[in-house]
Amino acid sequence: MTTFLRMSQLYAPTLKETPSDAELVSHQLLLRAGFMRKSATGMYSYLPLGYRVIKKVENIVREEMDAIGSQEILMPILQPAELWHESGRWDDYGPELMRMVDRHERSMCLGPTHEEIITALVRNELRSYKQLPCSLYQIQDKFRDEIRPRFGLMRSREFVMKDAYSFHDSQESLEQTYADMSHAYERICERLCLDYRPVQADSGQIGGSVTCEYHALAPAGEAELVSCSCGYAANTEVAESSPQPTEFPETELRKVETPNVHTIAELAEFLECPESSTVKAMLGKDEDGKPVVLFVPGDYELNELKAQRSVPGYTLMDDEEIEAAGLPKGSIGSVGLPEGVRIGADRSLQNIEHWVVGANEDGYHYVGAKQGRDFTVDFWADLSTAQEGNACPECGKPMTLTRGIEVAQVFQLGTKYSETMGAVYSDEDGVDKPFIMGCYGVGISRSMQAVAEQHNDEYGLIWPASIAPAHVCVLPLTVGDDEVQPAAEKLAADLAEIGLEVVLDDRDERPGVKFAEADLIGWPLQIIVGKRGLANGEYEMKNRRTGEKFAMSFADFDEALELARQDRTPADEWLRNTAGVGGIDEIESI
RNA sequence: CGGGGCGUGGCGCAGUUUGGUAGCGCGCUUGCUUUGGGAGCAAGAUGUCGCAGGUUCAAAUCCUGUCGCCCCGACCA
Repeated sequence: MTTFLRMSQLYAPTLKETPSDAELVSHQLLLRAGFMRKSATGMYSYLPLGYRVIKKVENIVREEMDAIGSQEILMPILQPAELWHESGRWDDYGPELMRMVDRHERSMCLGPTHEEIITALVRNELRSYKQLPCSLYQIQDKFRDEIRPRFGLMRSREFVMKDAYSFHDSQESLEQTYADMSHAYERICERLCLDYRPVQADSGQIGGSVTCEYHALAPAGEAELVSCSCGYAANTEVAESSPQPTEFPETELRKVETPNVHTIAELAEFLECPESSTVKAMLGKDEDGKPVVLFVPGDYELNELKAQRSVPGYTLMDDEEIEAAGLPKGSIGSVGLPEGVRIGADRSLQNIEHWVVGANEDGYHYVGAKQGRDFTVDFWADLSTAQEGNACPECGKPMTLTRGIEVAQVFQLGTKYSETMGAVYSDEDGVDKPFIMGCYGVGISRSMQAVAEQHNDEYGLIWPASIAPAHVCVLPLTVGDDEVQPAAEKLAADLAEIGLEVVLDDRDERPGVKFAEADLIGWPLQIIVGKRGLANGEYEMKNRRTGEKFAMSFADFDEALELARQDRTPADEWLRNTAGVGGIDEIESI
């Protein structure tokens, strides 16, 4: 029997006041509206409303995975260290891996991702090229011991994730599945009504070469992106930068006394030149601990990921190490560096002949330092972090800087795990070959908050119908009234019968409380049943997103119900046709 | 890991400087009134002041330790 929820029974403790420890609107609203509660740092309990949304997001992801032939499985969260030793990640993954020891002193970890487990799972039983390609996925909790969990579900230590893995006997086959997954992810983002971008990115700890992140655009996002109107978008971790350093007007090497000048801003002010005329030096060390100084234009930042690509194992030195190397922090430059210090520089610096740099002596800088005459650069590379206005590498137009919430990522892994873990299949000639693999993740819980971050207003959350905790909330304004209450109960039952998810606010609360909470929770459609409307023979509908209200006569309403019964119209279509409450279309029309 | 801050009824906070009977708002319970945008009046319940030591006639308040939580930083070169 179809039925509906009753607010009087629903465990949805709402807060009038904004929780002081939540920063993001989405975090504040999910707490205030009673969708979730924090159980400990980076760990959340989903309450009925939040869990309903989570399950809806999961189901959208399931449908899209199933549609491209990926099969759902469920692997253990708890994983033995041996498998991680096999892949080498027990040592490589670092402190983010939640490790533990069982009563037999065996090392274990809580899975942050499942490449090891799944590779071990298939390696003995996926044996022939005839069984390929094969794609498997699961939805479950993941664990990552984040340095600093924050922003609610955005960066938590335990979170819900969908992770899929595919196995192939050729790069072409991998590329096919990778493309299928990418399209599936686009559909998922669209069904979640996210304003999103596929973004070029770094593959991080997962490994592999080709990868793409899906970001929900939001100023509160932790990732910085550059994007272009032509569709190109990249994480600034990897985005090609195009600084335009400017010449300082002096061509002869001259040592300038610069008392108390340590930052680029101070230097530019002291010399009365733009920051782009100065050159910033960053002292680091390579994998052998040997010093390397990298130079970028003064108005740009060194990009550590790019630095690591040019100098394997590159890490910046801390203050003590810089001191130990005998160089003055804040006055490091390219002229007169000690023997054995390698020099790398951002390519853009080839465009200026004379540099303004530190003199490697506290309180002094050089102007007019000429490459070749006064110093030699060992290698040139793209080392700086892209900024607003940099040229798009695809079309050359200036790009804009935006921020994004990474909700998903796809990777072409290649044979990284299959080789180290000995996962092979037999090809047509009976020769054993390692699987070519791909992996694909969607942050389910993070996506819920990303939607909340993009869809809210001063009154509260505004859920798209596709993942709302319920489609409709029926608000009888006077509970106990012998006309209003039965009318509302019947209305709720009728709507539930045609397949809508309905909530009846049957609490004996004042109208103001009901309105405020309905808005806060963000049901897509509210139907208000009050004496005033009943006397006129109509219900009052309110679209949460547009705020639009309109009256619907009993006759029209019954007709719409009857049509829905006959046509078996899906709930979302009914919502759109009858109440004008839509998903993507509506959002795009705003 | 470094810096800053916070732990007081279910929630949000004051009280701590200067030690002296633990308070306010919201919520909760009961009653009456009210009923189209977070009601009014009245009565009521709820605290080992994070925990453990110490100083003191006396500790939420001072001291030491400890646990938990939040924010910022971890790119001055």
